[in-house]
Amino acid sequence: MGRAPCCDKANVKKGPWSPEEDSKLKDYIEKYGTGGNWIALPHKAGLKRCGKSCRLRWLNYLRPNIKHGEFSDDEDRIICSLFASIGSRWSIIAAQLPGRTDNDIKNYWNTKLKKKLVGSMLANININSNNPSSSSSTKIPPQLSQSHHLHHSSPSSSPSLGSHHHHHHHNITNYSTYSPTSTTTTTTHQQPMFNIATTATHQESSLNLMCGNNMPHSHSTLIMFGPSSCNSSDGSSTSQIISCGSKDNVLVHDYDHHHHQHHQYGHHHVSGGTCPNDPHMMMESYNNLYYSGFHQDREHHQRLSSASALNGGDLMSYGDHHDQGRTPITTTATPTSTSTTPLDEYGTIEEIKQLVMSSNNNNIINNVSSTAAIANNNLFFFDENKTQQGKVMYYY
DNA sequence: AATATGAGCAACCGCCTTCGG
DNA sequence: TCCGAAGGCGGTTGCTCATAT
Repeated sequence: MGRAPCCDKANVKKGPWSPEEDSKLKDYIEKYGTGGNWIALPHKAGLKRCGKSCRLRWLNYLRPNIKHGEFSDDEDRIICSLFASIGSRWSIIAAQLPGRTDNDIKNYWNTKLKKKLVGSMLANININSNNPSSSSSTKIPPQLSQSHHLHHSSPSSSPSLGSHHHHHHHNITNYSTYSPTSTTTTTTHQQPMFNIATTATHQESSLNLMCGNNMPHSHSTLIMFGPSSCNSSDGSSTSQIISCGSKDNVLVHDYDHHHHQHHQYGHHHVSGGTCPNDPHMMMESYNNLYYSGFHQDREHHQRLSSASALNGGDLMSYGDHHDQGRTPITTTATPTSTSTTPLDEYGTIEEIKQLVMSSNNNNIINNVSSTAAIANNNLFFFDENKTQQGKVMYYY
């Protein structure tokens, strides 16, 4: 036996709202308010609509001061930064953008912003691959050039790379046609310190993509594939990082938890010393350390951070830190970075974190399976518990 | 010109949380 | 404390218009 419907489905109108309906609803609410009861409202207002439908219509379109139209660059940045911090909590994100609704932001993200970022990212990959100072072996790894990898993801996976829209069939290479100058972030006033595209996390047949370029100490690109989180103690998942870029930042890494081995993928810059159990060895090889590892403890991360700091490098850490309920790990491994946490300039990042932490549902930061990433003192959290989706974002 | 495909977005669905009796 | 109703939210669907073939 299913849940009782919230209204008499047979006698309610569905589909687009007519101007007459809009005006009835608007007039009624302006006169009497909602009365705190949306279910009863349509009847009182003379509408043959479900209460939920009325609520949505009012909140998204009819209430005063709703802003429609183009999103500004500032709004883009806020959305991206918040998405990086808290994931797809559209209502919380919308609360930071006066006049914008969660639905609006969600649609904007899914249809435009996500692609814009990926396009920017891949354009940068192309630039790097055409840059003689970069590795000649830089290339789009096979995972990226095969669209079916995208579609094998779970249909419920939202922030994956291609649109998951049911009848869309994007190939990731489509995005490489974006011009970097058509994006909002990369060139003009401040060098982006770290670009990371969104990443989807699934336990199986997943695609993760992270991309960093224009690192502070070099010009490299980092791409990461594979299940980003091994949250099973049997370690059946593996992680992969495939990096393309200059020597200093290249790391190709695939950790096989079954055999406790690190497999390296065809990039000639990668030679020994990539085992995360030996961070000093890594840092001897790589000025900037990008690290993916699982089942690592806090001490391990601190050692990594120290090693990175000693070498003047940057630490990017990604993985299940396996340290339940602890405070986030921070790093000081960014002596040359002057960037701030993206939202600092708005003075809201701490507020957002507080907001998220204080909510009873899905405490991201202290969640047992939370995953953190650190880049130049920017700390990213991924809420894997709720949707099986990791969220990694860049924004400068 | 006709058809197929893509893009954008309003609206719906259903799950989860909150609230009040 | 329990339970059901209502609200809130994120994910998904389906319609419309634009663009490509």
